[in-house]
Amino acid sequence: MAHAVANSYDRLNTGLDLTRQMAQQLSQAIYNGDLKPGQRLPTEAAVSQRYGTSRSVVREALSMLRQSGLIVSRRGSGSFVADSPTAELRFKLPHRSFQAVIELLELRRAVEVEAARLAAIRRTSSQLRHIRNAMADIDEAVENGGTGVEEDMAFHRSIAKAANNAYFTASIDFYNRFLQHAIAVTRTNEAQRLTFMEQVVAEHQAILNAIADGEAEAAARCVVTHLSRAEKRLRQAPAELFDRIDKKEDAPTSTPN
Amino acid sequence: MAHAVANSYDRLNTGLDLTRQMAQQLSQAIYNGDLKPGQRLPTEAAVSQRYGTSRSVVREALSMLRQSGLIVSRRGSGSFVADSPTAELRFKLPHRSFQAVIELLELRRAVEVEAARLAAIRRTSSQLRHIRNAMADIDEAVENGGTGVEEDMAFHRSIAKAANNAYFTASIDFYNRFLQHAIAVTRTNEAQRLTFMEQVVAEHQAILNAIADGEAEAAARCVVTHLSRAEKRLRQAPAELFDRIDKKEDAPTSTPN
DNA sequence: TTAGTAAGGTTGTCAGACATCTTTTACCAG
DNA sequence: CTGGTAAAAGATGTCTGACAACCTTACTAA
Repeated sequence: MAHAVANSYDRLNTGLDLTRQMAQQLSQAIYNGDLKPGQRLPTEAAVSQRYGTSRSVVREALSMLRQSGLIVSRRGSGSFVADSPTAELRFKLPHRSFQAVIELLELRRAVEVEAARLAAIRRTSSQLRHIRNAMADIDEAVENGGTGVEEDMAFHRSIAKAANNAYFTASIDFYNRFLQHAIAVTRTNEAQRLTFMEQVVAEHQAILNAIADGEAEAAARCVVTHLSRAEKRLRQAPAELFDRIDKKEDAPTSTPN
Repeated sequence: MAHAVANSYDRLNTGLDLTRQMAQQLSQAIYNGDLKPGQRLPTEAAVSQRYGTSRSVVREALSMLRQSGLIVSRRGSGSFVADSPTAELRFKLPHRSFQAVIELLELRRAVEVEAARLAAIRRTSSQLRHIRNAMADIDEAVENGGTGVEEDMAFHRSIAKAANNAYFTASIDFYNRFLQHAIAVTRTNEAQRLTFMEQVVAEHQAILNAIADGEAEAAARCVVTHLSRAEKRLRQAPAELFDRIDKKEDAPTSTPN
């Protein structure tokens, strides 16, 4: 049906740039499946005529899709929908915005709670072992004088992996890239370090036990508790630590080893 | 440092497209710090002259950087290096993979449940009104013979917005791009359509009520119910509906010649 | 001083042309 | 008919020039 595609070729009316509108509509058509992986797109001339724009607009729109990995173009041949189309989620973390970190923590909590719930149900024994090891690694790192930040993140990651859903793992990795600094703040808050460490260990242990016992709801509750307290600990961190976070980007971790 | 800039303005010699080379050099200049956040880029004309290419090439290269979130352009003013670092999360949705859709639904459920919980607590009266309107829009769309897919997504989006956390909104928009198709399947499942519609309306109403009443836990439970049932409805959809999704525009399978 | 306005600069869009490469077609030899 | 080769057609990549829409600045006039 030729006009089954018609919905994807609506008028370009809104206030946005023509090129953005076109990129949007084309990517929609790809996500919808109106344009399927491997399929050839209409020629630039055809698209420009259909949308009533110039070829420049089409080319810049295609340039965006190309950059997003949605299409590939071959000179003399045409442009084709990528074999496994990807979508990107992009987060902006405004500089020195404490609020943004808090909001990200909320999102992370949403995902990790569900991940723990699923992990309690679906974990294999091998995955449970990995979680145990990850927890032991934190202690070891701390005893060796490290901050244990990497290991802490790996612990949470191992839980996400035990949920057996690749999207959870990818999401948590994504959040952690932004939150790494924030986690570091909590763990390097010397004033309260020992108190915090004990709390964290206990909370981690509770999560692990719930997952080991296959208690989904308990695991979820434990993660809620853990991450809510993590937020509290973060809020208690001295302001100067945050400053250091925001400008840390110049030198690679001058933290005392 | 001084000649670091010179490196950025080398000849464009390799076999790649001019536009790709230029995009590469410019983004490198940004990562290097030769071009700092907030700084204005040279004008398109200047860049094209400096590199010895046409303005089209420059514009397409900038289009790529724009898509990557590295720069922003303001008409009449210029292009500027973005001031907030961005990270991108890319999901691959394997073609024809029913399993991938299910996994995405799980992730979406995690986020939307928390969004509803927060919305119940933080919503403004204006945002509540938006949610109400969005719900009415679904009915209207259906009565007018539409599927209401767009409106359904808008309803969930309005809830995410009421959570007053931009990352939730962005995430849900992201998931929905992948899931739009799956939602459409449920909504166009003629066999059970009326039954499903009634269920969906009731579930939406329950969510709305909980959010209106400020009952966070109730709102969360309602969303869990709604999305779990949505998954069930999706699983009940006849296989041929999925097939139609996957090969919607696959007409010319007949062997020519 | 301040408001208004004109001038110039910059990105966004359009149109047409040519270069380079790929695919298809047409033709010819076998 | 078949197979191979060359020409033609078609597609993307690049160039050029022009105008539109918008922003910024500077200058003028009250």
